[in-house]
Amino acid sequence: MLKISLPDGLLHEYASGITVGEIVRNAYGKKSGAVAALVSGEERDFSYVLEQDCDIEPILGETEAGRYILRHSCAHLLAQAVVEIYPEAQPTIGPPIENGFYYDFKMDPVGDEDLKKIEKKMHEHIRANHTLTREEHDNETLRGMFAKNPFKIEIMNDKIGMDVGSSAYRQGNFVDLCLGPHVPSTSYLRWFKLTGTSQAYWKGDSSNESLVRIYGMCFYSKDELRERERQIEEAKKRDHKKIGKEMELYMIDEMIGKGLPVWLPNGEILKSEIERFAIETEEHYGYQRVTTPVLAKRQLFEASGHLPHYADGMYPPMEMDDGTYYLKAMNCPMHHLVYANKKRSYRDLPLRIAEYGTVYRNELSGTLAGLLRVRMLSMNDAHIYCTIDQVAQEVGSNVKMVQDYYAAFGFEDYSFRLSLWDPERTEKYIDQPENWKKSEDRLRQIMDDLGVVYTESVGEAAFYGPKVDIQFKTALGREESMSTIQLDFAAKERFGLSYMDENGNQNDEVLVIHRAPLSTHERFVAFLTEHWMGNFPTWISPTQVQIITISERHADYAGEVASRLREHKVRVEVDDSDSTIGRKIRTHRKMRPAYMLIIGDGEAADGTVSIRARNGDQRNGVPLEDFIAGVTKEIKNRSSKLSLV
RNA sequence: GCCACUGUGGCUUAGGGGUAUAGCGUCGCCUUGGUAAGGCGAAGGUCGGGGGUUCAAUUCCCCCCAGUGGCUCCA
Repeated sequence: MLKISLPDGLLHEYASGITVGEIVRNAYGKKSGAVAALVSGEERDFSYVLEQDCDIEPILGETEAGRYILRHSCAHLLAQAVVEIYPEAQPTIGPPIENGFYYDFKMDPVGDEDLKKIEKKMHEHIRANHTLTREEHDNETLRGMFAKNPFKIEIMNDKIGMDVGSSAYRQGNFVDLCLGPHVPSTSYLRWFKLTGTSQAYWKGDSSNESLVRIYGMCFYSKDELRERERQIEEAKKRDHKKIGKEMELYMIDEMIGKGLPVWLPNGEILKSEIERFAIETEEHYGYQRVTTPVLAKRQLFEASGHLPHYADGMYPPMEMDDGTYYLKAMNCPMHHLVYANKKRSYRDLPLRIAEYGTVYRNELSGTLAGLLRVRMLSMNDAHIYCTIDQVAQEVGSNVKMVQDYYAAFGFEDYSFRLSLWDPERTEKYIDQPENWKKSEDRLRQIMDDLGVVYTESVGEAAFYGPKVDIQFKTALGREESMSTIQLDFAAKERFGLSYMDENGNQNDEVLVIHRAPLSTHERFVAFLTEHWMGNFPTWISPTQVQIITISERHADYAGEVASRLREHKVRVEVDDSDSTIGRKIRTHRKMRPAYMLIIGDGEAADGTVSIRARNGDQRNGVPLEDFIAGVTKEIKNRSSKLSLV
């Protein structure tokens, strides 16, 4: 007899040879909600045969671990349907991912109509309720089974030893190379939906074969699927492209060019408020501002390494009578020249050079998206020139600056990422392996000392050095980099950066930190808009106060209230038009003013205002002076909460 | 750049081989009003651009352009 320990804490006895599924069904019934189980910590199928004492813990379909199994199995189901409809299609890989799964096939591109057909076929297989059977084979057998699929053979070559063997899962007449675990049968996969297609490359490398990727999602229950669909609908309401249009924050015009947004007056207010905040902050931290040209000669970008390593990211050259010019994709080369413009002493360090301006990057057209990904990047950029001893301090104060900024804007959900180079793709980077190792170790140590939690990611470094990126998720779940702090070990050599040290010796160990704690203004405003759903904190709201009159006879008092507010630099609009109060409120909600002031007979008579909040809450009869004091305080403090109603 | 999809008045949208819906918004008139659609009326569109098929194209086909999702890339 086997001794099986279940989560109830009791020891159960079963005959040897019993399966996991039989135990789960025995202990929890047919409707246990389990899709697989943890057997002494290892994920196993229900069909797993037990021959030793162990712990068993069911993996429920409504848990994250259970959903991963469902998604993985659903990917198999997708592949089964695809190869049945398109016999020439070759399945490659099909993993579960956050919120769903995908499967990549070598096949002709498919469209929406094809997806419907595939979904239909998948439902047929769900109704047929095929069992997913695990088969263990030696390598030779597996190679025979997948002989016609070079991708599977390659996976075996890459991942599995030449003579180890592995497993495959069979459902109906479909079989896939896979480690599992999987749900017991296809009926578990009922609540799925195919969500889209994409082109993808084998192993994610654009020099490899192009594949067709099909995305889907899958849940244990109908309610979960519906809930997810509802979440996606809700997220769409936050989309900065939608709100940006509604609030007239920016426009993109074909005549100007894609990826080249125009900041409309309301967006410009957001942008300049952010910039003003940054200027104040950086004055405090000891930054000096400069302005440099948007273009420069080829020689500069040769020296910086941009042309050898970053040419694809730059706009094509302009031929002039005195040479070839390029639009700048980064400010750093010019700042290096500012540094090198005069002899520097150790007393000058750290030297912090800041610039508010725009750089232009030739981003691939297919990647452009609203303000999130553009070709004109407005930045609050700076470069810090310092000694090795000062690096930790400077990186630390920038990490803090980022955290403080985010707190001020109400951002809480972000993560740090240490972005490293990829030694396999040296052509993308300045190829000095020992310097990479040194600076990556240094940056990692600094982050550890700061006690900041971070992940590491290979191949995400800048071409000149490793960086700390701060990652966000958009409303629709796509991850993007926001702020960045980068370590540059190459600039000193390329631009001959040095300083006189305490002993009067020339020291050329100048390290450069590139940093943009507020991302680009474009991306930052996109996140800000999605985060607040356009309901910005008062201090950055394009319209801070919208005054609405009850009738035309209140226009004079409304005008008086407006000018009193304007005296205090509050951004205020007046609607004294001949329209109903309800209609005016409805109209102005779209622009999301921080506060609406309703003004009628009562207010005009006793010098008060009625304050209406965005959520409809109301405070009536507030003395005008009290409102002015409150709103100016809220603005001055850059408060992220609206507190006057 | 690559794959798929989409493109109809300022905005949201119906339609689909016989030059086109509706709502919001705009304008005018009525209404003088108290908190998310008061009433009536009017203006506004070469159906993204260019070719082709057809007696006839906004609709079908091809090529561009732009947008959306994804891949690659990246702030």
